[in-house]
Amino acid sequence: MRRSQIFLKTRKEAPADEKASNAQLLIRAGYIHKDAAGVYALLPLGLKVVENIKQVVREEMNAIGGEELLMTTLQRKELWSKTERWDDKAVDIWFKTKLKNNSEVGLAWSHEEPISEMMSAFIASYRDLPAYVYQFQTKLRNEPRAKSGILRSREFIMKDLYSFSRDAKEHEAYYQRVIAAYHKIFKRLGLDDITYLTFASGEPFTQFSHEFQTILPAGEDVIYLDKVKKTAINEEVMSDEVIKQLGLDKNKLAKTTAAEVGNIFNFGTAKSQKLGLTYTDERGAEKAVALGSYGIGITRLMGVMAEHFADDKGLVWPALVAPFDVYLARLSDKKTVVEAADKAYSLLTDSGVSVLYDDRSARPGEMFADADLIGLPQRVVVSEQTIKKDSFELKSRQDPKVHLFKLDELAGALHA
RNA sequence: CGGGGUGUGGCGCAGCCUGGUAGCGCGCACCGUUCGGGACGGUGAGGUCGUGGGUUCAAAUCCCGCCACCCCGACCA
Repeated sequence: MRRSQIFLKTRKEAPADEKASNAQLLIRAGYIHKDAAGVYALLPLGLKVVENIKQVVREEMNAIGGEELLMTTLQRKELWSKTERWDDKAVDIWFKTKLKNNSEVGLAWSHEEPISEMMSAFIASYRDLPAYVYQFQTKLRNEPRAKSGILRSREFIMKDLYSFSRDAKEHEAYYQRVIAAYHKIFKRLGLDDITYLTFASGEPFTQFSHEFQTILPAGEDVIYLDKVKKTAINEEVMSDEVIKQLGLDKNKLAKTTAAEVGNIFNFGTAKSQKLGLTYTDERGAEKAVALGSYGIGITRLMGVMAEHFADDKGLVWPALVAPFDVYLARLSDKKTVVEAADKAYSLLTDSGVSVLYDDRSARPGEMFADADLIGLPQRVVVSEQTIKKDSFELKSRQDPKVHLFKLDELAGALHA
């Protein structure tokens, strides 16, 4: 994509109405646009990052038998009344509205109830189980206070996976597979060394739920972590008794702030019973389906990564989620330079490298500053200098060293 | 929802205390000089001063209401 064509404009100064570094960086670099408190639009670059994160999550969900679908945003009141979760006293973050005929509908803050009820239309026999479905959907939550940029917003994208199992044993086995899949996801995103499986409140269904907490100064959770055992306890359930129960040593736990990037819940069969989600077993007996729900906040993850993968010059995306592989900076308008840069652009593009080609007539300093701010993994420079050497300059965003390559070596060097 | 702060061209800000024809920087457009880490000079466009009311000859400025945004707290499935 050429810089002269893409819908992108960076800013030198941070917006006054943002303090969170994720929002400052993402707005300055042209990834997101703030529309209201806790309401952000994804610009072309931001959308690419979100799609890249989704793809990693999608691959790991598919690998454990998940099937992708898409639920609706409008939800029926009666459905949520069945589980006593329509009332604002039970769920205080509802956005609610009315149809023209005056009947009430809710805007999706979760899809646990709708998806469970929908599945009851498809699950009748033990032969229909287990079933694993997931989606990437926009959640709307009327947060009393949105904050920390896109770490806590009123409208955000979440991956939610739901498991429907025959019994507790089958459920537990899948639950463990999801934990393993989540570890894989955070490893691929480069966050595994700072992301901990965390014991948190499982009320009212089980004693514990599990969260994946990423160590982050801007996070809003407090956890106590054991670095060796890669396990943590959320402050909300922290006690001597719990430490003992989990086989941890109080003296080895470090108190840290963290951001919740994933969570998994065991609902047991209580919700299934209320929603009529039952099946007939091998002996003809009616049984309630065992339910589990597994979330990953996709846009929050983007915010966490923006905070974590950054330096004083801007973003430093891991290759897997970066909106492009390479920032190609053309430092001059001279014909020879333009021709060489155009050639590099098509060669790289043809070899499968995605390139953001800065073909503007801007000064070098501005291009370098933009390249650093936007944070693509690699930068290629074409200038009169590089042409004199009959080569192209390659530099990693994380490394100040530059390397010279011939055109035919460039694609290979980037793939390496 | 409690406490604190802030709303002035697209962005960042000054002006407000002490009322008197709205200013600076960035960005934008054009001209010239520049050209390897956000250049320089010149010209120009662009503003219901968040909003509603009040005081006054006169309100960005003083008073009252409301709205929005940020931070702290409460909340956070």
